Parts: sequence; structure tokens; C-alpha cells
Amino acid sequence: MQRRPTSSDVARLAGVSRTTVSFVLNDRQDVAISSETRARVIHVARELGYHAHAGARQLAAGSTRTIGFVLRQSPEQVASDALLPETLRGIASAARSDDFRVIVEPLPPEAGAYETLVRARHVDGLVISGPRTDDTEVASLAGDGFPVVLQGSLDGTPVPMVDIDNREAAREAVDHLLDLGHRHVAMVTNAPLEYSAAAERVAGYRDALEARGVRVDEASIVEGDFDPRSGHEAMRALLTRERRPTAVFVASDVVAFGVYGALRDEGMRVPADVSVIGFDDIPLAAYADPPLTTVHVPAFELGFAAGRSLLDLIAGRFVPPRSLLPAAVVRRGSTDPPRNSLAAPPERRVTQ
Amino acid sequence: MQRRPTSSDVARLAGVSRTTVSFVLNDRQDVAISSETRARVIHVARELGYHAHAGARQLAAGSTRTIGFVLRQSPEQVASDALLPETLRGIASAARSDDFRVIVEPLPPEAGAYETLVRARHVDGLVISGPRTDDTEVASLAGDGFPVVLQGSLDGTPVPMVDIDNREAAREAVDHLLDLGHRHVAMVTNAPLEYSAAAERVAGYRDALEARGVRVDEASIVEGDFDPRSGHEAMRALLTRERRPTAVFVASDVVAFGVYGALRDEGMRVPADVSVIGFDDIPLAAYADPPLTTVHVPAFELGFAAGRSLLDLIAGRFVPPRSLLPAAVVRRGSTDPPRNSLAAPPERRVTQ
DNA sequence: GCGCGTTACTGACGCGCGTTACTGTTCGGC
DNA sequence: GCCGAACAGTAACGCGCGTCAGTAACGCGC
Repeated sequence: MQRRPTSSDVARLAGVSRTTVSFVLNDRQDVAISSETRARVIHVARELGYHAHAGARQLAAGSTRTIGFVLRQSPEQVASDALLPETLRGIASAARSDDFRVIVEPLPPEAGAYETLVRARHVDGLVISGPRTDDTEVASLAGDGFPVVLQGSLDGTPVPMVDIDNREAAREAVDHLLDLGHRHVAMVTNAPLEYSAAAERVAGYRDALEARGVRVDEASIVEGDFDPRSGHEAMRALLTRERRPTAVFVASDVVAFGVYGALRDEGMRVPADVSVIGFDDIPLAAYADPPLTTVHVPAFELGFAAGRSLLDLIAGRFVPPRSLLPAAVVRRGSTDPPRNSLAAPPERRVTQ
Repeated sequence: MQRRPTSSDVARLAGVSRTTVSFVLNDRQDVAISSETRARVIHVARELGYHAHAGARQLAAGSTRTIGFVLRQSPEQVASDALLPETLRGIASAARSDDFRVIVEPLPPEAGAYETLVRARHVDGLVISGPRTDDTEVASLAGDGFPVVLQGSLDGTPVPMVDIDNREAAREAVDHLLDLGHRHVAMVTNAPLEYSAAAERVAGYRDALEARGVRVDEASIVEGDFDPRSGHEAMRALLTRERRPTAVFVASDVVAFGVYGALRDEGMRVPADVSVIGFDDIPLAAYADPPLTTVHVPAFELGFAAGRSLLDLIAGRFVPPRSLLPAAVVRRGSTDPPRNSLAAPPERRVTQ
């Protein structure tokens, strides 16, 4: 492994000072360098395969050109997060366009873990995924003026966040079911309601029902917990209810796979007996049986937007406190009108 | 954002020199420091929330305490890589135990992209996932003595690699089908055969059949291409064959979801009409319909082992050229004996 | 009581870069 | 022909740390 070329090497070979090399390679417009000198320096640098030493540059310039991506979810949640690769690609993509790099830090058991990332100046800013209300570090970091962007929803924080409009998207999902004629729509949440996103999706569910004057039956909202197993149990619980729903809004595709399972166990067919709409549009949603109607969440774009916002924040540019990306229903095979919707319009069935 | 404490601050408050602070905090055993002084320094450092500046340390010590994780797959492959989160967790976990960090670099379109990571000394080593034969950079990096570990298989390279034994695992998968009595077993690959892993799994498929004296019909090996769609097409092609297989070995769970779809389209039931065994054991495999029998790939452990090996390499310790982790068949609901295996033992049916 | 080893610590250098303040040179206007 | 502005480039400092060579004090043997 031969010696790394330094800026002195470039300077010597180009017949200029190190300062000039630095000016040229950092493309500084405020200093006058003749275009011949510029070209010569750039040529030599390329010839030598010169790249400024990251550590030295950081030390001198005070910036790391690196951002951190902190996964605040539990290991199990990370493992089954089918959109994580896309989100990560989005962040990395945004970073690269500004010549930044991304350090990924899955949350370890101990607290104060990503503090090191910041205190040791490994990164210039953080994107925090799956933020939690009980996370006091985030607030104190952001309060200190350290650039932080939340990827996901969190109530009552001034920290900029990037997300989809969960409430609106959920409303649209349930609207889809209502449009098909369903009036008895149950819901399985994606997660416990302490998670803002889960609570917001429930709110959207209520919005949709109330807008049509359909009474919200609290018993038909059951909590899921990230994985298919929880969906299985939730659906089983729903099927013990006196009035079985004709449609279910499952606020997570992964959980919906469990819901499918519970329905199969009961011998109920989708969508003939029960319509199911999911949320996320994970890569396998289109290959479920039947293909899952769901809400498409633009994971790459969310990651990209979060990265973009963070870079803006680092550069001192204005960043809106909330960036909400559009999410839209993708209709596939798991939703249809309720079976006897023609024989007995849903509006009447309430009287039965 | 108040000023970062430096080692001088710690030194002053502890009443010692900066050198002593450095010795204590880096826990150097070869210099004599009284335990009282040690304790005092540590106390002050903690009090101040002191963490050595990453850039300065890198510049002085020459090591970044950071490793790179390069994703050599195409964006589409990354997006549908259901095991990526686990692998990433594994690497990060290994890194953390040595106080290293992980920079993730999805492969951008342009070539020479991760070279920067190395030339600018952003990282001390690289784990390269999904290596490809046409990757000359890897060879030249490793040839230069730069620490590189491959996560995944690549033929004919001296670079250390971590993987499962694809051939053996595939053999076990097919053995499972043969044990059930199947004799007409088709295969859908996980990827084109230029990918070493795909070729190895085909080899394992052949091994299993040949060991039982079953003739390998070249026409019953069809290439998949990472996504479910390719599985759908592959299975459709297999179903046009004169003799339909009674079982299919699909060398990727994700592709198997497509295979399921094609079988449904034909009105064929799994496992009653066709048994299917997958590969990978993605989180949703157990929630397919029917639950997919598959080969469990220990993704976290693979990531961890790759990270561990890389750290060993960086530290100058010995690293075996190939680390093969065990993968085992997980039987679920998608495999059963062939329907008429009792009425007409498979061995006889060949004469029909 | 002198030398020598051991213990406990420190001063100063340099890692490779960005940047500030400065120097020298050219050129146009009067 | 002189002056100031614009142009082209440079010397030197410091970012915060790790580390080497060195020093001072102390104990111990003879």
C-alpha cells in the first residue's frame, strides 16, 4: 500500500503552493486563480489520484461532510422493516449529491449511544428514524442547535420532520373502502398508539368514517405491533366480535400478512368475504394472495427528503418544520364491494 | 451550541498534562500512571462529556475507526433485499463492539465511487456486499493491502469472504424434497448464473439429484432475477413443459412469491399439487400462503461475521479466506410428499 | 552517598489540511 | 510617468489529537 499523495505532492508537481491547490480543488470563486493554473492543478491531482484526507479536512474546516442515520426502532422492528433499504438509499442519495457520506447507527441497548456520534464530531447532523416521545436526547441536541431531522412523526417537538401525512393517507384508505360500499370497517393498527404514526392513522380512520356519518365502534380498532403475528392475533380478535367487519384497514402491510393468515384460518376469502387494505406498499405487497391493495409510501423519497432537509439545516438554509410527502392508495386485488351490497345497500343493514 | 471540551480542558481541570489525558483515556498499559491520576482524569472527562475529536484523532493516529459497507447490488436489488436490514445490523453490531462506526455506500451509477471512501481515508476497511466478477476495483484495492472482506460469494479471488455454503444448503433443500418422495424437481434460480451464489445453488441442486441417481433435466432449471415477477415468469415457463414438476426449488424467497402467483394462476395448489421450497427465510416467508418451507440464512450472523473479519484484518490478525456459516432447512407448509406417491412410487412413474 | 533502575509524568512535534493576511506584478486612466 | 486597483499567488498559523524523547523524583543496594 503506497503512500497517499498529499496536497503538498500536488503542489510540488504543479509548481504552485499548497494554498493554491486548496483554493483550486475547493473551487473557491472569491480568489483569483488563472484558468491555466487551475487546469494544471486539477490535472496533477487527477493524475495522482489525490483526495483530500478526510480527517485533516475535518480538523481544519470543522465539518465532517458526514451525516448520521439513527435507527431508533427495536432490533425486531428493524429486521422486518421492508422499506428500510429504500429509505436508506434515499438518504444516501441525497447525501451523495452534496458529497456527504452516511453513517448508520442502529440503536444499541444502552442509552446515550448516538451522543458519541455527535460529541466526537463524527457527523454534522442526524436523521433520526422512528423517533420516540421518551427520547430526551433528541430534544436536547436540537435545542443545542445541532442539526437534527426526524424521519417519521413525533408530536409536540419543534424539530423538523419529514413524513407522509399519515392521517390524510389513512383517511383515503378508509375512503376507498367506504366508496366500495363498506360500512362496517374495522382497523388493525400498525403499532401501539404511543407511536405517533399509529395514532395518526387511527385519527384518519375516524375522520373517514365520521365524514360519512358512520359510527366509530371502538371495539373494532385493534392494535397491531409491527409484525405479522400481531396482525394474526388482531384479526382473530376482530372475528370473535358479534358483527364481523366486511372490510379491514390494516395500517401496515407486514401486519396485513398476518391478517390474511387469520382470515384463511377462518376459511374467509379476500376480498369476497372481507376486503383488506394495507399501508406501506412493501415490495411483496403486490405478490400477496390476493395482491394487497395498500397505501403507497414513497420510502426512497422520504429518505431523500430527510437527507435533503438535514443538509439544508447544516448549511444554515431554511427548513420547513414539517415536510409531508404524498401517499396514495394503490388498488390491487384485496378490495371489492361487500358481497351483498346490491341486494341490501349498506345504509340499510344498520337497521338489521 | 457551546464549545466542545478538548483534551486540554480535561488536562487543565485534572491538573495534569494533555499527554497524560491521552494516555489515560486510551488506556495505555505501557506507561505508568498512578491509579489516583487515572481516576481523576476519567472523572473529569466524564464530567465534561469529553469525547476525542474524531478528525483530530484520525489525523494523529492514522486510523478512522470506521468501516465502509458497500452495496454492489443494483438499486432494484437493494430495494427488495429483505435481509439487508439484518445484515446491516450485524455489521454495525460487530463494529460497535470495537468502537467502530459504519458508513453505508449504496453503489452509485458511476464507477470508481467507493474509491473515494478509501483514498480520502474515510474508512479503514470495506465490507463489499454482492461482489461481482467484473469488479476490478476490489481486486486492486485488496492487492494494495487495503482491508476488504466480501459478503457473498465470488469465484477466484484471494479476498476473504463470508457467506453460507450455498452449494451445500441448496443440496439440503433439494434433499428435503427428495426425502419426501419427489423425483421430478424443477429449479428456479435466485439470479442469473453470472452471480456466483446462483451458480453454486444450481450446483447443489445437481449434487442432490445425482446423489440419488435422478437425471438432471436441463430444461427444468429456469433463471430467476431477484424479484417476484421473474419467479412468476419462470414458473409459467416450467408449467408449459411436457412433464410438470411435482416440486420446485426456488433459490430465493422473494422469487418464490412470484412462483406462488404463477401456480395460483394455473389453479395449482401448494403443496397438494406442487411442493415449493424457498431460500433465505425472509421475515415474511412464514406468512406466505402456505407458509414457505425454506432455507434459513442467518443474515445478522453473516453481517456480524463479515464485520468481525474485517476488524481482524484491520488489526492485522489472521482471517480465514472463506468463512462459511451454517444454513438449514426450515420446514413449513409448502412441502409435502407428491400426491400419488403411495399409489405409484415415483421411481415407477418414469416408465409411464 | 553514589549510581542505577523504576515510577510518574510532561514538552514539543507533526499528522494534512483550510484559511487569513500579506506580497508582488500587471494594467488602465490621467 | 505615476498611482491605485485588480490580479495571481504565497507564507505561516492553527485545528485537536497521539506519541516520542526526555525529565524529575524516589527507592534500593553496596
